[in-house]
Amino acid sequence: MHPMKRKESMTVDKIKQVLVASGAKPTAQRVAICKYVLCDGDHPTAEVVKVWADQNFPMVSRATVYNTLNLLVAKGLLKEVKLPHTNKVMYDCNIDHHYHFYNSATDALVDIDPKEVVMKSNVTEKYDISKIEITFHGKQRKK
Amino acid sequence: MHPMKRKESMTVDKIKQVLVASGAKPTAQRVAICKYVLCDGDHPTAEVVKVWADQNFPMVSRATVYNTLNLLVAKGLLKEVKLPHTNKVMYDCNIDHHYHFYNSATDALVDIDPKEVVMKSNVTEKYDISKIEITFHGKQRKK
DNA sequence: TTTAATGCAAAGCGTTTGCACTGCT
DNA sequence: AGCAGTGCAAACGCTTTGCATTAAA
Repeated sequence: MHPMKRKESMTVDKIKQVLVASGAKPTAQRVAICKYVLCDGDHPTAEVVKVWADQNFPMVSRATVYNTLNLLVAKGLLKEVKLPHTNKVMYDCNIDHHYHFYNSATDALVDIDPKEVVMKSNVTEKYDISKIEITFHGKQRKK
Repeated sequence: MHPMKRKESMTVDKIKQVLVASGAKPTAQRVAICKYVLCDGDHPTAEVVKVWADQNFPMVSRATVYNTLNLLVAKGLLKEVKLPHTNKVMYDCNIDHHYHFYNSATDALVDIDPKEVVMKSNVTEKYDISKIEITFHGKQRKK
């Protein structure tokens, strides 16, 4: 079993292209936030994005962090992940269908490729299923 | 496919027994809330429990609703369910392991018997899994 | 110059908490 | 009398919103 591969980093120009292509103005704040959240971040919360921004960008307000994250979600460039152990939304740059493993010992979230999971159910016979969420909770096995 | 069977209703005496057995004083408010949430309620939120209480009991405060729900969860008589479409916690009187189908058209939640789902993954090889959550999202199939 | 994006502070929403009061035993 | 349980209102944590300011085409 191996987690899904990480996104590669993007140049600023590439990020601008992505924003423009999605119909969003590539403002300095948005590009900065995208650099983190679409490439380097690992399921960050809004708070984590804000802390990163404060350390790596002259000025980004809380409102802009939330506005930008919501914008990226609306544009389909980012996915919200809500897990039961916290009220904070986590943001996932992996927009392909996948599942999650939540490591309760480290608070880390790992993407699980659907190929690693075989799921079969007659639930799909009675209902028109649009999405199946699977989250594994646990901790790393001792070696 | 059929949802898991509903809990049967309980007499007030039976509810008192359950509370006492779990080490909680069977106060009037608790018994009333239990009657609803352990028997009649269908994945209610705290708000729904409060509305029901206001209509069926002389006086229950918001604090007592929350206190009682948290108590029942702590005693293992009730399960919290947190789904991504809302921030409100839903309470599930089915404390056996099961999955969920969330009907986005009606906002209803249906328990799914694990027997109805075959799930196999090598995630369990690498990790020490304590819980697997599966939630199907969709709507009722047109007949 | 006109329109969208930003920053700030306040509000919103669900839940929890502090504290005084009530009512069992 | 003692003490857990209750009710009220205020606080809390996270997110959204209103509005004045700024910056970009």
